[in-house]
Amino acid sequence: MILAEGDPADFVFNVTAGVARLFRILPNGQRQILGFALPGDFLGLPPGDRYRFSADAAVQAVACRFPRQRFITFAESHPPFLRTLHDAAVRNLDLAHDQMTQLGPRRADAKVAGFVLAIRRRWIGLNDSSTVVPLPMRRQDLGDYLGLSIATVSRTFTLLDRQRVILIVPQGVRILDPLRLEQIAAL
Amino acid sequence: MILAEGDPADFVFNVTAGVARLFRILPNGQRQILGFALPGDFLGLPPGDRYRFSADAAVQAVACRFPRQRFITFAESHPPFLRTLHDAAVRNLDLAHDQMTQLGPRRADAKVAGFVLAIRRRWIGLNDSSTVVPLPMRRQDLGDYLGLSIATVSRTFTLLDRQRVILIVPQGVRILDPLRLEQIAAL
DNA sequence: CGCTCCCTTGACCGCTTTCAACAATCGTGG
DNA sequence: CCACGATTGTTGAAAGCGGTCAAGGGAGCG
Repeated sequence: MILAEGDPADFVFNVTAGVARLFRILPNGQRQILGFALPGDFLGLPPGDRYRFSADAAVQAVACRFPRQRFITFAESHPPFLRTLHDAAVRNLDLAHDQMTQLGPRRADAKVAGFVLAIRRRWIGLNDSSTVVPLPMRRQDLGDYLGLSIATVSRTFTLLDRQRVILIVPQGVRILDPLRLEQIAAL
Repeated sequence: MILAEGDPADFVFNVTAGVARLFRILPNGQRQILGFALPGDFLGLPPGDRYRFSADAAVQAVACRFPRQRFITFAESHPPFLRTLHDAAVRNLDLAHDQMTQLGPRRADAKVAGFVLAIRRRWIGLNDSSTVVPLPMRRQDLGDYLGLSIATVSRTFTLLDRQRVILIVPQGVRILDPLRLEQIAAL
């Protein structure tokens, strides 16, 4: 566990390795994953003085921890860094909007295809290898992220694999037919 | 129309009166409402150089328009203002997370009940009259906001009305059983 | 009065969920 | 290195919920 919803936001984190999952637990016990933090992403800068969501490691991960007040002081005295933080926040807002469009009343295969394409774009910014997309998180995480049951996530991956659109490999997928994947994501 | 998705982001806007509606049109033609901009909110600072969503006036509204480059130059030379922009982005991200929570795989009655309670809180901040909740927007807007079809929205309101949880009145609803409404929203 | 637009309601269909069993993978200890 | 148990992932069958399509009210307005 990196940080918990409701706790005083005394620290700012930066993920340096692995993947963190940002989530809330709903009153009915369901978990909604709000997003994934990849290496380089900052965590723990809520609007108020308490965290608005929880975050933990989805896989083995490493994060740097900064005292909040010192972090803010530093940022305010270094405009280029503040600009970087702002850009990151804007990018995260954009990603949140992307996911809101995914969460709507869309078909399961469109959601999964869209997710694969979206996270590939994020990985490309870090690694490369654009045809093999790492998916280190668990099926349950994908389900809670896309608003699908674990069974449907699994079924959909199997379906896309059988249709030769993707190839399921350990810890990820290889994209075989990018155009078709985009078509499915647009459904 | 204030700005359109895909257009060059040549201007930054600040809503000064009324309410703007942020939305995307999906490839399949569906519209997803991403949120609402209230007076004081900035619009038109996407990660790249093109708008990532469209925005139009939900009601009679007024907005200030700034040339983008000059706006950015000004912000970068005024750290306190940059800090304000960052805070606004963080707040918007938090609001997006709230809506993502509503959009997940929840039942229609839970979504509608949650929406009524959420918008009641916002009205209380302006008017009051906490038992009568104005719903001036169209059913289609509610559907596009909650990820439901217009038919289901209508059906769900009728159902809550028949269960004596709410009473449908012109342009809104009267809450008859607040506790039960909260229970339904938590489902 | 009649038109138009929006909301409501019904019937049916299809996708996703649920429930359950099975397979595979991983970690642990012998 | 293998055996075993626990966890995770896959797959099947059946049921439920919301979507789609379509028809039937109502309210507002000329």
